[in-house]
Amino acid sequence: MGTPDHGAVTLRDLAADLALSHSTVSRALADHPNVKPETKLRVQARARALGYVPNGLAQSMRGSHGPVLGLVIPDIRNDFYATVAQIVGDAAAERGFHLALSITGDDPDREMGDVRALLVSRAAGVIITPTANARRETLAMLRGVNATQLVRCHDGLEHEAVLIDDQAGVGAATRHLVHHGHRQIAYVGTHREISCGRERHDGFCAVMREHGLDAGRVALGPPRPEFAQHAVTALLSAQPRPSALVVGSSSLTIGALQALRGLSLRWPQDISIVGYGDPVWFRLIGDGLTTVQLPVQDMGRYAASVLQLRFESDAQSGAVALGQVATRFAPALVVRGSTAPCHSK
Amino acid sequence: MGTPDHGAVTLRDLAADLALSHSTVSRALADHPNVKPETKLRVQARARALGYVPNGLAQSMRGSHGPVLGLVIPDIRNDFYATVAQIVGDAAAERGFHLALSITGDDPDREMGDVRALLVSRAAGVIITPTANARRETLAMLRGVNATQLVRCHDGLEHEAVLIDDQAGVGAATRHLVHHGHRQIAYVGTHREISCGRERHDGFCAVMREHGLDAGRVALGPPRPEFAQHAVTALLSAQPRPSALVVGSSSLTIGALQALRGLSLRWPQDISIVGYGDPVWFRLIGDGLTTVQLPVQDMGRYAASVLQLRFESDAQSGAVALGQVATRFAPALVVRGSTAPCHSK
DNA sequence: TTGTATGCGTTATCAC
DNA sequence: GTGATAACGCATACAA
Repeated sequence: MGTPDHGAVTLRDLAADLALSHSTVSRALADHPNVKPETKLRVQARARALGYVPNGLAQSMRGSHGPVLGLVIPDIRNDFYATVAQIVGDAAAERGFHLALSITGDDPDREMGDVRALLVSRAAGVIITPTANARRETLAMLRGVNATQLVRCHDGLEHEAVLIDDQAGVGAATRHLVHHGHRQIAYVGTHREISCGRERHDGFCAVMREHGLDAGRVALGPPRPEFAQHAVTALLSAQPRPSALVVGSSSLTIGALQALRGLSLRWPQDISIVGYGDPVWFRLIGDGLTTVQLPVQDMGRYAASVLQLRFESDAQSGAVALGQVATRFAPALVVRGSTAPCHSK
Repeated sequence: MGTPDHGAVTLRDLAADLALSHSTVSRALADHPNVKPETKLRVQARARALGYVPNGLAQSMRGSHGPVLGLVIPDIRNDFYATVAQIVGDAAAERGFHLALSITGDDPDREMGDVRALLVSRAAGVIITPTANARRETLAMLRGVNATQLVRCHDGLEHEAVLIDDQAGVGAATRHLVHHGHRQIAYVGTHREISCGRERHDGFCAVMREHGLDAGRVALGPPRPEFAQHAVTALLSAQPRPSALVVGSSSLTIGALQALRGLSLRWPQDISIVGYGDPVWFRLIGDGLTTVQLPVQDMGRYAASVLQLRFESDAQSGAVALGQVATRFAPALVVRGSTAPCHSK
């Protein structure tokens, strides 16, 4: 009862109702030139009246792909990825595509399942932030797909990568602290299996060594706040306590701040801290958090544009794959109230 | 060159390669009982070898809907909706569905376009937080669709609604302040065209009147931080300045806090404030923000379960529509450090 | 156990 | 300007 189905009224139903052939109806709705303007209007009116909705599955079965743009990310509650989702969603909608969102939680199996689903749905393009230990099968499936890697890039993938200049970002943060007289600086970041974890750590080490400082106060782990909370608590319980902390991940920044609260350390009085990323609330914390701001908008837009989405069944357009084209976007250090000159003796 | 297409290898290609008929191959892959175990293995092995990927569009063209679950929300950077997206995404993936995310930004036209796209894609279900002034066409399209309304419910929609007990939430917040001796309490929330804006405002007014207090210090507007920033700045510039502020929306909470900073008002010393929603960072702001915590997880899970997603082409299952079934979930006031007894004379 | 034929809803290629 | 027909890739009822 009720409505039989979605809009079970098909092109043929319409045609029957109008005593026309389905081809004419099809052309009329597509505004094809070879159809009498009069019939066109008649058909379109009736279509509206009967609530006809074209079946997109049937439509795209003829082309080489469906109207789907896949976005595969680890965490949507992370403001960085949420912003990416928004940008990419806009870009997709503009071109008549769905945004198929997959949230992996950094689980390689979930990632594999979702990528497979994307293939099955014949997604026109995929933007992916690959997990650290992506399954071989995931990589295999991805090759030959119109994809872009987003923040991390995986050795086993040859797709163009849209990256942050992470080394420069963390480097700037570290240098900022050094210039404020800090000598004992700790770093907490994601482990080196993740490409950006590696580079951020390298950025820290490079600047520390460059100034002849000890780059040993480091904790690397998974991109979860809980890790940072524990790690930072440990790092700051050591004697002598570091006078400053660099965080190399937005999710870890939350955990780091929680740790500081737990230890009753005020910033910047007791310790200076530089975060990563820049959700709006970073401005509201204390006198504002000094942080490495990322060009999210630019990255999202660029990643979408790389995919060259079209509805036509042309596709390939080359499938260049000249091995690992990588574009790096420069972050910017924003100095706010969580860092101050070092006043320890 | 490269790979010809996605996995242009079809069932018939496979069949030809194996010198079998496509039906046998189809059955073998579906693990149908009526096929010799030996051939089954042979087929499956070859399928893997050739990188066969079933064409989901063709598959679902036979059923009544595609493997798509639509989520239509105003803002993905809002932690509440981000969490919903995560929950719903999990639920969808478990049942073999895509999450098609649509971010309307509260734009009725965007909403209309996205809903249409969902219809065209024959989405199996839709979870939607309708915009205040949804287009008639949007409402028309939605009727007859397997949908659930999420936080707001629209008069023109008859789908089951999964709501917050907003009146109780804001009521509790207000009462908390009254019990702390506050008399001049201001409220900032979303305008009354939005169902939850209406109820939250009602909740505030009810408690104020119940205590014989003036419920006139109110600003209602669109759910954007900028609005709250301006409105709160205005509300708190009046003399005598209110000693407490209730915020009736998570996005507005951000703007409200920005306003307090702009006015150099400390909380809870200069003013008490109660927020709405509870992203992790509410704990990090000052001594923690007193807030109305929402049962996001439960709501998300319940909304997904209501849709009764199945892959089978049964669908309807009743299409009950007994007019506006609404389930309300109770929020909880979490008292933290942003509220204190009133100490003004 | 396997192969043949048909249909899902479109669009495109032909004739008329 | 319009209508019949084929094709897209898959699943299934039916024949062998």
